[in-house]
Amino acid sequence: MLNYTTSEENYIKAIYHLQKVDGMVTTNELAAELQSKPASITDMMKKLKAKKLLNYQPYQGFRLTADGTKVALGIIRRHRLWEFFLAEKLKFTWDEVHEVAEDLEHVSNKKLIDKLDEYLGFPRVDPHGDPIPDANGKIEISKKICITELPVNTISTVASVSDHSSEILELLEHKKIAIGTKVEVKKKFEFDNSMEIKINRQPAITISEQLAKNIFVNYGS
Amino acid sequence: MLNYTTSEENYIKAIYHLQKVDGMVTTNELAAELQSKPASITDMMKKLKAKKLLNYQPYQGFRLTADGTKVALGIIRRHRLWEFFLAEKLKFTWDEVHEVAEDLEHVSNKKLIDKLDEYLGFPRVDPHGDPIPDANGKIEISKKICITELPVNTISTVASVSDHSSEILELLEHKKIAIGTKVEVKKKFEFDNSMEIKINRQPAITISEQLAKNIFVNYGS
DNA sequence: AAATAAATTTAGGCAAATCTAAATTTATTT
DNA sequence: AAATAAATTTAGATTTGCCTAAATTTATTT
Repeated sequence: MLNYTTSEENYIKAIYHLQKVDGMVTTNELAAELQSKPASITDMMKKLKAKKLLNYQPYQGFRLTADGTKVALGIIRRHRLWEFFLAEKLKFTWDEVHEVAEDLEHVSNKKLIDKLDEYLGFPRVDPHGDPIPDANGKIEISKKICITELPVNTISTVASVSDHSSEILELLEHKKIAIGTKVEVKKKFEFDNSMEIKINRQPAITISEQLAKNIFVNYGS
Repeated sequence: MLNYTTSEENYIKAIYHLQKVDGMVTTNELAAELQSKPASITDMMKKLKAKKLLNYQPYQGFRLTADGTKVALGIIRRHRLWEFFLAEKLKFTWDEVHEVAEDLEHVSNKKLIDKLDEYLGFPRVDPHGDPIPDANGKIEISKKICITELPVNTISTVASVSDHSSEILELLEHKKIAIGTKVEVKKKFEFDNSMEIKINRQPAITISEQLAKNIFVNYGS
């Protein structure tokens, strides 16, 4: 595997994340994501196309090739392993790990990362609940689990709600819980199986067992 | 503390190491150390002088200011803590850690490094026996110990020889042992207190108790 | 003390990564 | 289907870090 500059890696990673939403990524989208200017994007797109990491025709948007996706998954693997290390071993809180991992992810020594993976016990998800690609770039497809199964202090997003009655929707609306909303379980009470959860990083609220049983979240998004 | 580029950090670090030998560092010395050209050195020296990290008068060589030394010790702290981490936690061998640490040392997040230090139990020397500066940049002065006290598999350098007779000099010359030579103890034999040591990473040789007792090495150089 | 050699600096150039402003292409309106 | 707006690309600069080649300064010889 060749080496890429920090700048190239940041572009590749951003394209990978944007691709998941639309199929095609546009110049302006990417400029907004990277907080840079459209002209800079065009420059780099030419370079990445020349390196065969990108399919790109002027004015038509772009997406990663198979090679480009492999590179992206390598960067994401490094990022998420470091996030896990920071949270698990150095006791960083979940909201502090991303920024530090943004720097560490660019140290691309395969042996380092594979040994780190082993040392951490081959974790499957990072502290935000996102899946960690393995040494071959294989990434687990997002699994849905009931929020009652979500480990305490893991961030996830609401994937679906099994009951579709107007009664549950009213309640969800009132509690500001929607598909895609970020949730974090803070406490589970054995007495009545109620739980305290945070919605979009707001102060914790309580939900009943009946409600919790109907909420499914991504475990590995 | 301000941030410096990877390139600036590599210059600062190299000057710090060269300074220990002479007092003043020259352009050619530094170019050789960094495998670059004298003209590049001059360019960077102007930049580091403007940042007040360096005392530099054209044609007169240079040395770090107090500020520059502080920066250097920060880099060396990061480098050696990562080396310790790689050897201790990820089970890298001593000869593999340097290269990887060369990259990791440039991630300069204070909280990361201080938490890493704590996680590792505040180690005082790296796997080569070099001292690790603390969070305030304080570095232990090199202690001399007899090679008989040096732990097995720790790299050190010869600091002095207590006997100055022509007989011992002949023997040292023959075994290629000199001041500054790198040594590593591989085995100690209780029967006659002889030991097997490696000199400059060459195949192990045997030295007698009488010789060993006269060789002093840096422990934390 | 001149002459020569060695070390160092200056001058000018190049590639990467960014930017602004102008030109071009594509999309949207009337 | 023109006209206008939006998105994108091109052209030309700038900064950083590096280089080569020429000029300059310092050190060493004869």
